[in-house]
Amino acid sequence: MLKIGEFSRIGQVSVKTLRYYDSLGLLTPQMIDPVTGYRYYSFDLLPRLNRILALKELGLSLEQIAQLLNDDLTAEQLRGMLRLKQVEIQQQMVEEKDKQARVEARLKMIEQENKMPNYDIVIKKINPISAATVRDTIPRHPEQGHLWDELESFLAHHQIKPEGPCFTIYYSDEPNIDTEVCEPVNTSIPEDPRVNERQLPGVEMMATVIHNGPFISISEAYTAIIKWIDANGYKINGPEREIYLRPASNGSQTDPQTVTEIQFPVEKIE
Amino acid sequence: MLKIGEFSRIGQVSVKTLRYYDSLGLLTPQMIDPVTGYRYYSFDLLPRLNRILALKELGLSLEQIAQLLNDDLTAEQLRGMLRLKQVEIQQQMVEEKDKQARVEARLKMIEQENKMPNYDIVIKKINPISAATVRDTIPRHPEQGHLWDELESFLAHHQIKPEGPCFTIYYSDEPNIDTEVCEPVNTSIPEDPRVNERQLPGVEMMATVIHNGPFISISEAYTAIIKWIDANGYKINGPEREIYLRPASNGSQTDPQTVTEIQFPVEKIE
DNA sequence: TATACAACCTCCAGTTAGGGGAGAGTCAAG
DNA sequence: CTTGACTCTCCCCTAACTGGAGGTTGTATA
Repeated sequence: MLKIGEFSRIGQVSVKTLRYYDSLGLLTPQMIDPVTGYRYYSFDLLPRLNRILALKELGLSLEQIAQLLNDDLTAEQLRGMLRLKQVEIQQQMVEEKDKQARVEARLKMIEQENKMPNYDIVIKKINPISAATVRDTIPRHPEQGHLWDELESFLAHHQIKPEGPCFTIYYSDEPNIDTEVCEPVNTSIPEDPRVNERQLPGVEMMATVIHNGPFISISEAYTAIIKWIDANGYKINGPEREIYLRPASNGSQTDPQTVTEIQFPVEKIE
Repeated sequence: MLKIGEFSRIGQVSVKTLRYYDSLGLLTPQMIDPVTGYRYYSFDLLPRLNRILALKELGLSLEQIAQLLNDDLTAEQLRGMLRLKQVEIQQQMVEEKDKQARVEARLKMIEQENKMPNYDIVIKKINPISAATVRDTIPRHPEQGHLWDELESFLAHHQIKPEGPCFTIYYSDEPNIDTEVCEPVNTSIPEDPRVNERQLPGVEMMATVIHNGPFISISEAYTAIIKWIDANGYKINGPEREIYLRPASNGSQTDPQTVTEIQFPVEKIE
């Protein structure tokens, strides 16, 4: 019969750990002196301890190990548990790889500019949104004012208030930019030849960046996000959006208070 | 000025998270109403939030991020931090790979035997030990009794008590087994032509298994550990040890109470 | 046999990055 | 003026322990 200290030395675990395992019912001492409370372990418990340690090395939680050791499962259940664990490990490894790519990309950025980059790109999940929209082709990005005028006057006329920041979706590039200007709404709107009500699809992975400053300098943010998407092993797989979180006062291109979010739907390159 | 709920929707984080970041001083609201305690965020805080999220994606802790954002460090310190992080991620990836190998090996075992294997192998770090030893060549493993007799009578004669379980080290294989029998001691012992006092080296990675049962069946444990070492991508790189945790009563080969630990120093195959 | 000291006991607090919920106060629309 | 959504603080919970306080027990030495 071994005292907890001896057992811990042989088993190469801390005394604290043994007491903790006891409290979980994972490794109960052979006997506990009812008077002093001293725990006494037998050698027979060593294989059980080793099994616990070995299963822990597989990444199983103590709760899972307790199940496994106490309610002795069938070989089939055992296999299931381990296969599940395999999948988890796979996912972990993918995440680590992504993390590595992100760190490397940022290091490269810092080497180039010798400081923290100005823009931080974040991947988000975007939910579907109901919106009132006007879609048309325009020659250049700044020339979408008339689409907004159409949409706003329609909404004003029907006394509908937008439910969040407005935004633009660009389905194609210059010189014929297929453009859709959107105002989120949560009520249904009347039929109209120009104004559509539709459910904009959600996006699983949206790379986003915030541009905080006058609109004329927004190309810096575009450069940053596109470089990031490339450097981190993603590719664009859908139309981009521009969210006008705090629109410029009367459409000014130089209002320094403007806040815009740029969004690109992306997927991982394999 | 945005209330916490609006800011949380735009930034795609939970309200709880924002309050938590506030409590850490990581992201302080633009203004807090002194009467109601309501937090009000400005759009200017969005880039900071995104920076926090982006750095979190690199695997940095909130504490590190706070340092990084508050005591603006030099580009050099920044690089150092990220390089350190790279190393950490590398290690993580190695660990995940090992874990994967272990799970796979155990799955294979279970497929073969259709149940949990009988032996669990654990990798430990072994510290250097001072011991009194007798070393000689023997033809077969069981024929080490006379070495033990020499060692024990020497210790008994000088009234030295061993400080832990005794063990044997095997430096070579049959038919001429270079064998060293050891008793741990912590005092220095007299000179002797046959009995050496020496410091046995520590081992960084020791694969170990416990055999709980009569000595005659110990080969099962040997089979198990050697299979494991092979299946998990390790190789043996030193002399093996046999630790007699609970020796057989009067050296019996069939005493079922015997507990022995087998140890092989190993390294990872690259 | 007295005493020192190591080992043991229980209980409490802390670690990360928040999540869940209670109970109370506040805001905006109708 | 009311109602319902929103916000506040405060407390407890997570996993697998570690560290420490304060008190008891076991053993070895003087």
